[in-house]
Formats: sequence, C-alpha cells, structure tokens
Amino acid sequence: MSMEKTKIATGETRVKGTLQPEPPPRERIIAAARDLFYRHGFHMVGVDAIAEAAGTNKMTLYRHFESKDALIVECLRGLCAEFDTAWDEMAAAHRGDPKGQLLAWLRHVGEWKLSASDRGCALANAAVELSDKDHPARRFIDEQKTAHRDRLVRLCREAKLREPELLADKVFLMCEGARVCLQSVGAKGPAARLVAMLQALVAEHAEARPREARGKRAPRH
Amino acid sequence: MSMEKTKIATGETRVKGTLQPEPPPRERIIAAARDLFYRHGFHMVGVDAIAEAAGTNKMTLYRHFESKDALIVECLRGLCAEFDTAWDEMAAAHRGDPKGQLLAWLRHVGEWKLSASDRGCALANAAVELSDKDHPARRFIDEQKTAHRDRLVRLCREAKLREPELLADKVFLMCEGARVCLQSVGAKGPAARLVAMLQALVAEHAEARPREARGKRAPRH
DNA sequence: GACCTATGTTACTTACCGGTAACATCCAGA
DNA sequence: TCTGGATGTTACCGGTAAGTAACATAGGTC
Repeated sequence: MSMEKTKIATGETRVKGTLQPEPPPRERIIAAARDLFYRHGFHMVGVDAIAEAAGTNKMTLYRHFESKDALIVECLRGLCAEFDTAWDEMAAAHRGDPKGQLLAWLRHVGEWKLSASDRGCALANAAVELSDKDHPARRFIDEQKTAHRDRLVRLCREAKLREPELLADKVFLMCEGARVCLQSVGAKGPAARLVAMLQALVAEHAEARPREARGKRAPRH
Repeated sequence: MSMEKTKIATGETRVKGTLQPEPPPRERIIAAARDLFYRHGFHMVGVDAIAEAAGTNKMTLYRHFESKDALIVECLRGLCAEFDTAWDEMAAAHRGDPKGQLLAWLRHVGEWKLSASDRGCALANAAVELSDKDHPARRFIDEQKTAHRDRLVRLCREAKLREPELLADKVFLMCEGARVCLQSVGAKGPAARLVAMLQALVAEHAEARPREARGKRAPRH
C-alpha cells in the first residue's frame, strides 16, 4: 500500500528504483499468509485477502495449495524451519561449548518477538485457535513443541547442569508464559525481565548442590 | 443427550426422579456458552448451538444479550468472578498467614485445569482468538490479568519474601506457560511438575540471601 | 377471564467465505 | 512463430452464521 511497487514483467518488480527479482507466487503467498495469520489469526483472514496481499489471486493460490488448511500447515512448517535454522546457527557458533550455546539460545529466545506489537508464539496461538485436535496442523505443532523441549533438555544435559530435565522444563514454561503474557499484560509486564530470569535459572542449576529434600528446604544463611 | 431430562413446567426439570428448580434462561445461556466457548473457541461456536445447549433458542438469547460479542464479555466476566471468589476464600482460610495463603494459592492454580482434556487459560485463549485489540473483551482481559499479577505481587510482599515483584513474575510466567503447554506438549510435559516448581521458587525467595551480582553467580559450596 | 410479560417457533435477510469452472492472457522455449 | 504451461479474471455455487421480524404460546397476577 505505502511502498510503491511497479510491476514490470513477470518475475521482476521495481522497488524504489532498484530492480529486484520477485519470488514465485507460491513463496509470496506463504509469506503473505504467514504475516496475516500471525497478526490477525486464521479465522480472521480469508484466502482472498492472502492472495491480494501476495499480489496474486485466489485461483493461483488454490493451484498451489489444496486448501486453506493445507496452506496453514505449510506456513507453520516454514516457520519452524527458520526456527531450527536459527538454532543450528547458534550451535555452530558455540561448537564444543554447550553451556555457551545454551546461554546464547536463551538470550535469543528471551528477546525474540517480545515487543508490544508482537502476538506471542505463532505455534501456541495456532494450537489455541485450531481447537479441533484432529486438525492437520495440530499434529505438526505437537511434534515441533516436543522436539523443541527435547532439544532443550539435551542441551542442559550436555552443559552438565544439575537436573537437566527440570531446568529445561522451567525454561520452557517461562518462555511460553512470556509470549502468552504479551497479549494480556503487555510487554512491560512479567516478560520484560525474561532473559535475566533464564540466566538466573541456569546459574542456580550450575551450583553443585548435593541432594536434599525437594520442595521444602531449610534456609541456608 | 445422555442424561434424561424431562421438562415438566417452566422453571423445573426432573432429573433422575428428583425435582429441581431450573435456573433462568439467561444463566443457562451463559453456562452453556462458557462451556462451548472454552472447549471449541469463539469462532467455532455459533449462537444457535449455544441456545440449543442451553435448552432455549436464538431469540431469547438475543433478548438477553445485545450481540455475540456481548455474550462473550459476559462469559469472561462470570469466569473472573468465580476466580476472584476462589482467591478470597483462600485468603479467608489463611487469614494472618500470607505465606500460607500464597502456598495454598499456588497449590490451587498449580493443579487447576491442568488435565489433558483442558484447554488452558480461558482468558489467555480469548486474547489469542480475539486478535482485534479493540474488541470489547480485550480491555477486560488485560485488566483482569494485570489485577491478578498485582495481587500476586502484593501477596509475595506480605509474605516477606525476597524480591517480591521478581518472584511474582516468575510464578506468573510459569503458570501461564503451563496452561499454554497443555495444548502443544500435553499434560505429561513440563506442566506436570508445576506445583513443585512453584514451591521451590518460593523456598528460594525465602532464603535470606544478601545482595549479590545478578545473573552470574559463583558456586557456593 | 383478561392482561401482561417472558419465552418459543418459524422464517427470513444479509453477508461472508471456501472452493470451483470457464475462459483469457502472457511468457518461455523450441 | 507456434505452442504449452503457468498465471490472471470473472462469475458462480453452497454453506454457514449473525441478527431480525412476526406471530404463537404459556404462566402469573389482578
């Protein structure tokens, strides 16, 4: 709308004077759908709106995707692919240093998509909005979230931290919670100090604390 | 459907032989709507379905509620009223013992609505599903969640715990996260040990730990 | 019995949306 | 230049859902 975009010929667009190749319709559709779905939810976005935002029409959309649901799944798939890529890059940057890798990751997820305009975790939102447990997207969401958690557990274990599963679960819960809070209590709420909380958690689980009664603990002073 | 319910006269229903007064249509509608909305989401439930589940029809529904959106708000309002009532009862049961009150509350929220069939926090879900920030329900949701958090902070402070705001935020995030996780990684996931985590959090903040560098901390042993 | 109010019943309007059909167009490659 | 595959255009179908109108019914009150 605001950015002036002149269609020159198929496959190219002139944006502010520079000539740049335009991705094929399929990719444009996914990009547009991801943006619209994330901002407004699946139910509020019609296929017509997606097609228009992608600079194409409903017919080509249906030539590339069997149905709206199939498009939804494809959007989530692309999202997770990017997420995994980011994780892999983080791992490559801290090869041989699992704890550094973990901290880098926490810093990443602790700051990612936490501004006021964001709408939280796209996957979690999708699970809420697609209430039917048999929806094709639900299986995918469950797999991804579980894989995410497993990866976190593995990392905590490699970092030789105490009670890796418990730590990973704490981290997981806080991250999920932070993204949910965004939409109800705002970005300045509990989510603001997320990174610090996560780092403190890791620090606590780095202490070599001998086995003790769980849940109730005598003050140590 | 399964329970045989015989309509006798207005205001009464015979259920398995016992005669019991029937609540007025308005309350029945709210009850039915709350159940259906929670299980399937706002978009998936039509007003006809609500009216039928309430044992009435669409017209009476619209005689009591201006619109579907108004009904949604009323449902959330009733929900929060019950929630506050539970909190007040908890406070009354532990009068003069803020820490006991806090622990009781944590035990309550840590076990409430966390079974596999549940769909998480109705308020948070509503915020996700009603993506329009101008929706009449959104203001209400934000108020309630903020009030909830404030009450938690106050309780932590009265319990004389260290860094009450930080503790309350941690608790808040974990509770929110647990309910969200339900829908993606299941009830046997990170949410399973929520109560223990919350209790451990309180125990940590009960330790009289002098001011120290935050985030990075030397092992203590 | 007359009356009033709350409720039930039916049918309807309006609108949106997912999905499809038929045809026009355009571009690449031979 | 011809041709074929991908894309654009238009119109349409069928279903669903929010909300309304008009009328029928029943119960309580005087």
